[in-house]
Amino acid sequence: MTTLLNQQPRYLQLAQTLINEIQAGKYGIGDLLPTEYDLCEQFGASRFTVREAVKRLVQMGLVDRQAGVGTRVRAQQAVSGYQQVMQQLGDLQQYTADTELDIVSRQTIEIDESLCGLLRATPGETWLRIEALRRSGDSPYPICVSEIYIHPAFRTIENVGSATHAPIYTLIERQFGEQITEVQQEIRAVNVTSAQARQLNVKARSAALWICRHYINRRGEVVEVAISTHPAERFSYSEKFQRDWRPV
Amino acid sequence: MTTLLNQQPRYLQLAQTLINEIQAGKYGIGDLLPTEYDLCEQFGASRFTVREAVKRLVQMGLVDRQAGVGTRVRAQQAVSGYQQVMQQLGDLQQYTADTELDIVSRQTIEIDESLCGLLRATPGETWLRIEALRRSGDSPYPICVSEIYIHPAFRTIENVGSATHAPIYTLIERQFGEQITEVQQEIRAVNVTSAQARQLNVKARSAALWICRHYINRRGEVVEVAISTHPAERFSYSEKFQRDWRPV
DNA sequence: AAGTGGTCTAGACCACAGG
DNA sequence: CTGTGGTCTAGACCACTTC
Repeated sequence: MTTLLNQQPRYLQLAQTLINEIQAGKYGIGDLLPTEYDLCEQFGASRFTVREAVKRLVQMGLVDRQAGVGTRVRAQQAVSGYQQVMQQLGDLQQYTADTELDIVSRQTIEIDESLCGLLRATPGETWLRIEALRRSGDSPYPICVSEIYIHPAFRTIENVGSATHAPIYTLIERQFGEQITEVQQEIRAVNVTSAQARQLNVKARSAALWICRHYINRRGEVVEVAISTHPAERFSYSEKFQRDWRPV
Repeated sequence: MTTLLNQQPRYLQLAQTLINEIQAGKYGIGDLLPTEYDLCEQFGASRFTVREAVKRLVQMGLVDRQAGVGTRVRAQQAVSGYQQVMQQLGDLQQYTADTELDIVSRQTIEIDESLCGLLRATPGETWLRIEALRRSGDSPYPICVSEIYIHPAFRTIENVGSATHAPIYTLIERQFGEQITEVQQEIRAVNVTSAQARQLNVKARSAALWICRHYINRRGEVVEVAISTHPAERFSYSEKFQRDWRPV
């Protein structure tokens, strides 16, 4: 009893069958799945194979098991989908090591109503604003223009754009002992402004990738906001997601 | 050979032994661990027990394994505390539930050289190509135009664009028992083509967000490629990353 | 061709939960 | 007590990598 048809291992086929049946409602939430012995008979497989299959369902959070009781359905859909494979937060800057940050301007500004939405701040706070161009050794043209806002508590930050190539949020962590626990990122397509077009050496109103990152501490406060505008042909953003149940 | 002493299952004891030896430097990073057969002899255990033990090391990220090669040490310490997770809510299709897919065309096409790079296929393969517009109930204009390529093995896929609102890769998983284990995503800014401009009801050459996703199975093969082009003002892509504080 | 890990079988004994 | 899942053995064949 073997087959060329499906190249997937047997236990994954069984797992998929059970997943489908759970999603189809054949077993409702709280119900017991058939016992391992039953499944062995149903599928004509050994207990090892059946257990490997059910392990997948456990890892997906669809069922839980208890010795002496059985396998109980806990959810119809996998609780979590995909996980970003990132070793370091710094992978968000996909080029940090190879590039330099040219500071164009650095000044403190008082927040007005047009900015308080973006920074989630209240008007009147005095933040640090840094404008910069990111360059790579290879090309004469900047990769992007960046607009960085830093919370008043950290506006004395030093060594921004130094030779260290370190992302700014790591400087804040190191110089002030603040810990970034969350990063929110939004990506849009935009047309560059004429000022940006001059800085970047592209045509006015050409397409660009706009990336805005909010760096947030453990109390939920915005510590830094960085907006980067990348000319379309000079940058693309790549990421990789993997199913977060273990591949064994 | 039994014992009252250690109440832990045998495979956990073996795992702990191996962890200790790796941390003690008995096996350096990059080194191969003894083969399963060797470990069976060393510990006087069956292959099942040894494999259960090594699985723990894999899950901790201490080693990885490759058939035909062996088990290689990758780290001395479990990777924990500095890993970032993607919220499952920020799932890849950030809108699937609220929107519908209008199929514009569906046809099989033979891969030529211009496509084999994108699809990581060889010329001559016959893939399914679907062109579609994604619409929301709210707006008269489409959110994006999509170009979807599906591997020959799954080109008989059914119910694409049906009322289910299910992402296409989940249809492949359900209808063929194939499991997607990895998604690679690339985001660019582009100018829409004139054909796209007509479909989307925007001005020709206006800026758009270009998102290309490769859906990959466990053998590393490309199962589906989806390219979506979103007019700048109709869509932005958001993600959230958090530090992972999970004990090991 | 030899050796690796990946899959799978057909048994076995155990601790535990339930009637 | 019976039946459950948890652990474990001793085999086997396979796909793959390496020589």
